[in-house]
Amino acid sequence: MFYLNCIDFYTIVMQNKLDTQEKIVQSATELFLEKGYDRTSVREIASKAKINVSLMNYYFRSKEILFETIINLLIGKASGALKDVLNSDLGLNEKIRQYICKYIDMLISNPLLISFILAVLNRNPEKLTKLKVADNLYNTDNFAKQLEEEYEKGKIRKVNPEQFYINMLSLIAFPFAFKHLINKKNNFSQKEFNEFIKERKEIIYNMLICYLKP
Amino acid sequence: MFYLNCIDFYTIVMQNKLDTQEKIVQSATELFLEKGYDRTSVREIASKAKINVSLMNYYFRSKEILFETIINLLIGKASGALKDVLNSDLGLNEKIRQYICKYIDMLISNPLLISFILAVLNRNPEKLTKLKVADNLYNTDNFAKQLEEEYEKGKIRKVNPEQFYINMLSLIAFPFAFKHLINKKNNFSQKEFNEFIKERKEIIYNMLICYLKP
DNA sequence: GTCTATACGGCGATAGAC
DNA sequence: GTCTATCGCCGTATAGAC
Repeated sequence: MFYLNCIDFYTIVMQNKLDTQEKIVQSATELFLEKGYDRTSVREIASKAKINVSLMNYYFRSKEILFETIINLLIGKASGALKDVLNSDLGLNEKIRQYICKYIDMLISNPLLISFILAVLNRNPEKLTKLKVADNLYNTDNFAKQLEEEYEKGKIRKVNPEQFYINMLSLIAFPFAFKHLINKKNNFSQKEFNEFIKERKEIIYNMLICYLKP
Repeated sequence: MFYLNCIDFYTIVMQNKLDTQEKIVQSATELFLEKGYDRTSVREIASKAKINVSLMNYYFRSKEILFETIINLLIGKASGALKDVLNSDLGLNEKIRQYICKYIDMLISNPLLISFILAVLNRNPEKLTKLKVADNLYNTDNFAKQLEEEYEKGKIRKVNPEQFYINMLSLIAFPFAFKHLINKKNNFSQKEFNEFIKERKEIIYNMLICYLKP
């Protein structure tokens, strides 16, 4: 009976703790994605999470630390499947096709992510190491080896792997960062933008494969 | 003599006014480019320009208005020559070659510009019209017509002009927004990054031309 | 452990003296 | 045109109630 009570009490406490933390992270994530770090106030996060302002400083010691938690969370979630594709043992063409497809689908599901990441990268460049983000966002070691091997087999022309990967990433990601201007210029709705982006899967694949031909 | 004094007086007053305004714009531009709008305080701008804080609100009614002035100034300066190339009567291949080359040279001279612009675009999307920026950054009407004509002459394959222009822009601009990560991953110095970028002139040209082949 | 109340210095903006 | 004083909001720290 005693132990049971203890466990119940502990469960309830931890449940509340998780709930409160969860609520803070959830509210803060939405606000940071939508408005950016600097334009989101801690009072706003607290009010959205329906908690007291100073509770945030209890769970996360500062707004900055809360932010870093959320960055790692967002990027971790987004990059996992993509890294798997890049490091898989798929053939080169199929790997490129799947990478483009999955990356674009992920960004369609998280349309604010690219602008958020670019803002983070350019806000505190010196903190990049701390954010553990670099490796998840830009790691091409296996892919570079594969490009090298295919070249030696005479299947593709010689390319600089870093340049090639940056080309692929540029074609995939940049339109999301430029989204508002694309929508305004072409009078696109949200849905039409997504259609425009989906068309790009094949375009990007064709451009890259065409360029790789020996 | 009377008139002369008047003119002198007027000249001096206007000169001071221009100097003060110039100093504010100059200081603010540097700080906005380097640290972004939100992380730059008006007190910092004033201190850098060696003027009193409230003088800024005298010349520009608010920090926001000063910012918009600077955005239009920066983008106007940067985009002029580029628009001329795109709307010139150069042949398609030569136009693409020159556009890539001039765009990249401009961004090498203004390495902070792309991240600045992307931050602006995503900060207040609804204000895009007000900023007169859209037309300068993304206007492809003449270029689209040229692509159409070349296709009808059978000289290139059929392409969606908007997609093609976005591809070109992505390949040119994105690496600058991703600069810090590229430098970190490859241990690039500033100079090595510029070399990496300059290599891209030919790579991007080849990719685009290769893709256009019928 | 969880939460409230409150205080601090810095922020953008402005009214008003000179 | 220039400067001082001041306002309300911000992120953060902390003392203390429960």
